[in-house]
Order: sequence, then structure tokens, then C-alpha cells
Amino acid sequence: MNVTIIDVAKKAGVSPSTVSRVISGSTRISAATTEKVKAVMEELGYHPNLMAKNLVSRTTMTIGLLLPRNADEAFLDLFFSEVTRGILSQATRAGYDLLLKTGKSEQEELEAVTRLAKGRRVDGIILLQSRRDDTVIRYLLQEKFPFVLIGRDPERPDILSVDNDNVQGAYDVTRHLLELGHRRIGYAGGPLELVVSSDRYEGYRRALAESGIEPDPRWVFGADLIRQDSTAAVRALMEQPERPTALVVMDDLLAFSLLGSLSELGWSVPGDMAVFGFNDNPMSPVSTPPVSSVDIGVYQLGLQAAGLLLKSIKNEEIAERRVIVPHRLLPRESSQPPGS
Amino acid sequence: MNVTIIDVAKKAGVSPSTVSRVISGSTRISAATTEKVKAVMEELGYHPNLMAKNLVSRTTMTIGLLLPRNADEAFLDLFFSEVTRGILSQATRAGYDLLLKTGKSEQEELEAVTRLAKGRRVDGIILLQSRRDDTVIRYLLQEKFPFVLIGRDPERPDILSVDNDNVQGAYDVTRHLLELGHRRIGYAGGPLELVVSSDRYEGYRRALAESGIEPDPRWVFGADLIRQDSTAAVRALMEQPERPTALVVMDDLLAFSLLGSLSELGWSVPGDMAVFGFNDNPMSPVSTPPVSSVDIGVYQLGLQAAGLLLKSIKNEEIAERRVIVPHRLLPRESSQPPGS
DNA sequence: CTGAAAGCGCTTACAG
DNA sequence: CTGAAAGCGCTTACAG
Repeated sequence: MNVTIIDVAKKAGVSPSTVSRVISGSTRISAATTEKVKAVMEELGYHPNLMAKNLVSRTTMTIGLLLPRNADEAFLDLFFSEVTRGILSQATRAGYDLLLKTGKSEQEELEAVTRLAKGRRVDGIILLQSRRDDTVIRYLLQEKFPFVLIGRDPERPDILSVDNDNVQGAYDVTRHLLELGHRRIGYAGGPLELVVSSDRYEGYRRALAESGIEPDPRWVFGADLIRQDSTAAVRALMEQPERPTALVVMDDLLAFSLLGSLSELGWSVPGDMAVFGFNDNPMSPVSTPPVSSVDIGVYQLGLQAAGLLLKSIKNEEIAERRVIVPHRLLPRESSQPPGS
Repeated sequence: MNVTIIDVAKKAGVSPSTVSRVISGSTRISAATTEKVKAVMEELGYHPNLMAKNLVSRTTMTIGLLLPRNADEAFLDLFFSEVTRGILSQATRAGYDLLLKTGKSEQEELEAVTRLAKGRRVDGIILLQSRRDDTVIRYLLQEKFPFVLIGRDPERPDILSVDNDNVQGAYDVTRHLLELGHRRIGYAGGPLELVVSSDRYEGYRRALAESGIEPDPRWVFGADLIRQDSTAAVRALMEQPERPTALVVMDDLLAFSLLGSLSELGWSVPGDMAVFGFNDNPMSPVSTPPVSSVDIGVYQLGLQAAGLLLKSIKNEEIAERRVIVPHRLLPRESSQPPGS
């Protein structure tokens, strides 16, 4: 019922092989034949059946994106849509499609990935997170199936990955605050099982150490604490005799919560507490006060990841197996010294 | 090189047909045979080649999602990730995959959709927006290819669609503000070419009219104005002799901008101006003050759209061709009367 | 420059 | 309950 290559061949008075060659822009087809076949394709409204094409060419022109299963953190909303746009942009440019997959558990994720890989559903896969001893990564490695991780797997530094230098990012923010004269600087983030979180904590700690400052453990508190009861967390923080005057906050969303609680308790930002966030939420510039943040280039992460994956799929030379997307400090009012 | 159905058949001592039947859980295969074949599949690590399966079964078990091309508005970030999650959840449950597509122009979008439909790449498509005289919708209709629109096409009320009742939503918000005693109520939103925007404006206008209030045109201003220079827009608004005491705002992100400018100019919310937003941004409850909003159930929009599309693909009975996802007012501090 | 033939890995009437 | 055969719509050596 649908127009096939055979219909076109008949009508154009050539063989199916020839039509196929015209479609693929193959060599050595006469201009006359090419023109005739193209005209017939147009006339009949022919479009190649991608399934058939994929089956015989053993390639799908599709890459898979595995979504992290607990995507219920608001931060991930933004990350997800930006990174997807980056991936899609790069993939589309190269003629590739993007298939989305998710799983509710590690088991389901593994099944999904197995289906994609073994079922020849996609040519490569992008991962948005890695867990300790990640079975998905282990499987992909063992099958030698092309994949790229956005982030970092401390146990397998040699896999293809695209990431920020999160240690350096937090280091930069902390140094920035130190240079503004702050000595007692706190850190809000976590959980530390997440690589990104522990990396940022490490950068924070390192900058302080370089200045000979040993952070008081009471200056450091977890994201879950803030989410549960931000006001209680802030009150506990501010009641300390030696309370911090600045906070490095792992994500702007967290920073917004803290801002709300500080204001509720009558403290002013940046007067009583300077705040510097991460991930440059679109709301950060328009919040009250505007929140200082680190732009981590989420779109770029996606773009680069897709680029790297495509190289891997096509067996092209890969210069760096680990691509670092640069970050950028965006100081705004929430961390400005009073005078400026 | 990869294990095929033939390898399994040989090893199990049966025909390929039988293996195929075991895989599809077909009728009339003896328990003994089934067991034997399954054991061999397990042993050989067999996984069906999806391309081959799709080719012969003329079905892809995949649905396509077309992303709106100008997805650079921050609001869409949230909408996109939530709606995708809803779609993915429903699709995965039914054993379907999700393919993402985008185009930089209407022309590119049409080409993308043509490839998907004619190329038998997907079984159905979900659209996230419609334009006046939308060529993509016209094409899909003409090809009788299954699709669902999230939103509303005023020119084609009979297509499958999932949407909120945006007129009613804005009506409800405006009534809520009227009941709190406000008489001069403004509206911030637009552009009015977007159906969702004009629908909300219509609901706003209707509620006022019912109370015998004719809105002053100076109370109504566009989103672009706010994005360009929120403070100027707010100043102009507040300098009016008969300035509004409450604002219906088309999106929470817009509300955040307004909040910032109001605060900057020394006005208090809700004291000097009550604000009621839309789309319940995750930040709304934690902003200062917490922003009243309308939860439009984005996840549900995605879930229902996928459900509707799957019914259409399977030619199942469809009771309502237009599904309305209920909205919910979430009054917070930004619209509370001073005393409460 | 072009065609005939085999094959990609599966499903599905048709027989038995 | 099971098998042989044809076919899904394309590509790609192999010949000429």
C-alpha cells in the first residue's frame, strides 16, 4: 500500500538497485537516470522505510538517552531539558534521532539498556548519571557498546565522559568569597554519595585549607535537611556564636529556600549572609536579591556528549576521552560586599 | 555474529517459526517446547532484533514527540521535562518507546514529521503546540496518521487533544481575587497569539465582566514588556492614579520578575499588590513571599496525551476526543489578604 | 553505469 | 502443536 522502492523502479524503468543507489547518492549513476528516478520518487511521494534500511545496514541512526530514575528533584527538570536540547541539536545536525528511555530501578534500567543494545535499537547511549559499581556501565563496557557518561565515574576514569570540573568550580567560588573578606564560609549541599556533590564539597574544603581555615562541621549541612525544614536549618545555623558570613550552595534552588528562610527570620542577604549558588537557574537573576551562581553550561554538556558519542559510533579518532565543559562564575547581588 | 532466531532454533532442535511463536507468547505451543526454547534463548543470550520485527509487523512500538522550535523560554524547560515524564511513564508501561524530534522552522518540522510518518519510524505523534493554519497538523490529518495535540487548535476542535480549561482557570483566579475584595485587577501575560495566553486573558476578562468591571487597558501588559525591562513596566503600572491592587500573571516566572521589581521599587506583596501566577513552578512555594499559583498538572497532560495516542494507534474506542486535565488553585502568601 | 540475486532477522498464513 | 515457505522493504557484493 505504501510506495516502495520497487514501485519507483518499475515506473522509472530501472532496477530497485538503481533506485537505492540514487537515494544513497551513490557513485556512478548517470545524471539522466538520477533525474528520472528522482522525478518519479517525487511524483509517487516515495519515502524510504527506515526500518528496512536499518535492518540491512545494521545501523539505526539513533542514539538513546537514559534518564535517571529518581528525576523528581526540581533541579533535574532544568538540567534534563537543557541537556536534551544540547544532545538533540548535535544529533539532528548529524542526521541522528534521539530515543528516550527510563527505568524505575537499576534492574529496569539494565533491561532497558539491554533491549536497546542487543535489539539494535540505537547505535549508542548517553548516560546522565553513574552509581557506585554501576551495572549499566559494566554491561555497556562488556558489550563494547558505544556510550558516553555525562558526569564522572570515579571507579572508571577511562570511559568516555563529559563533565564540569566541579572541584575547581567550588574552589573558585570559595576563593571568590575569601577574596571578598569572608573567613567563616559554610557549605550547603549533598548527599555526598553523588559525585557532583562530593566534588564540590572537596573544592570548597580545599580552598579553605589553602587559606589555613579548618571549616567548622556545623557550617556544613545537607540538602535534605533544607528541604525538610529550611527555616529550622537556617535558625540552627544562625544561632551559632561563630556563625558563617557566607555560604557556598550546591544548587540555586537550594539557595532560594535558604534566602526565603533567612528573610523570614529577619536576616538580610548579602548583609548578614552572602550566598553563592550553582547551576545558574533562569530565576536566579530575577530573584530578590538576584542570586550569584555558577553557569555550568548544561546545553554544552549535552552537545559535547552527543558529539563524543557520534565519534565513538563512527570509530573516529578521539583525542580526549574526558571532555571538560568550562564553568563561569556569575557574581550577583546575593554575594556582593555591602559597599559595591 | 549476533545471536538470531535461527541460532536458537537450531540449538533447540525446532524451527524458527516455533521460536518466533514462543517469543510472542503465541497460542498452541507445548509447554515442553516453550521451556526448551526459553532455556536456549537464555543460554545464548538471545535478544530479538527490533528492526526486523518492526519491518515485518509494520509497527514500531514507538511514539514521536515533536518539540516546539522556540523552546528558549524558561517556562518551557519545566513544561517540557514534566510533560515528557508523563508521556514516558505511560508509553513505557504500554511497552512503547519515545522518540524526540525538533525542527528549527515550520518547514523543518514538517520534514521531520514526514520522515517519521512515511518512514514508518513511529506509530503516532504527540504535538506540544499548534500554530494558526498549522501545516504539520494539516499533513498529519491528510495522511490519517495518529496524533494528539497537547493544547488546543481553535480551527480544528475535532482533533485528538489534551489540555487544561485555561479560560476557566483564569476565571477562577480572577473570581478568587474579586472575592478577596479586589476590584482593580490587572493581567500580565501574552503574546495573545498563543492560544493558552488568549484563553487565560478571556477568562480574566469574563470574570471581571460578570462583576460589572471593565478592565482599564493600562492594567494589562505583555510578557515581552516585562522581560525587556520589568522595573520600567512595574513603575508605569504603579504610577497610575487608579493602579490595580492585584495581578493575574500568566506564568510564575513572570510573577518572579514582577515581585523583584515591586520589591526594588519599595512596594510590598501582597500589601500593595496581590499576585497570582500560573503553572506552579517548583520555586513558587519557596520564593519570598511564596507565590500563589495554579497547578495545571503538566505531568498529567503528558500521561493523558500518551494514553489517548495509544488508543488511537490501536484503534480503540475513544470516548472523548478532547481530554481536559483539571487545574487547582494554590493560594499562597503573595495573594493573601493582610489579615489572614 | 546498471541489473539479478542474495540476504538483513524476523512473522505469518498455509499445511499438516 | 509444528514446519516450510514467502515476504516485510531495503542494500550490496558480484557480474557485466
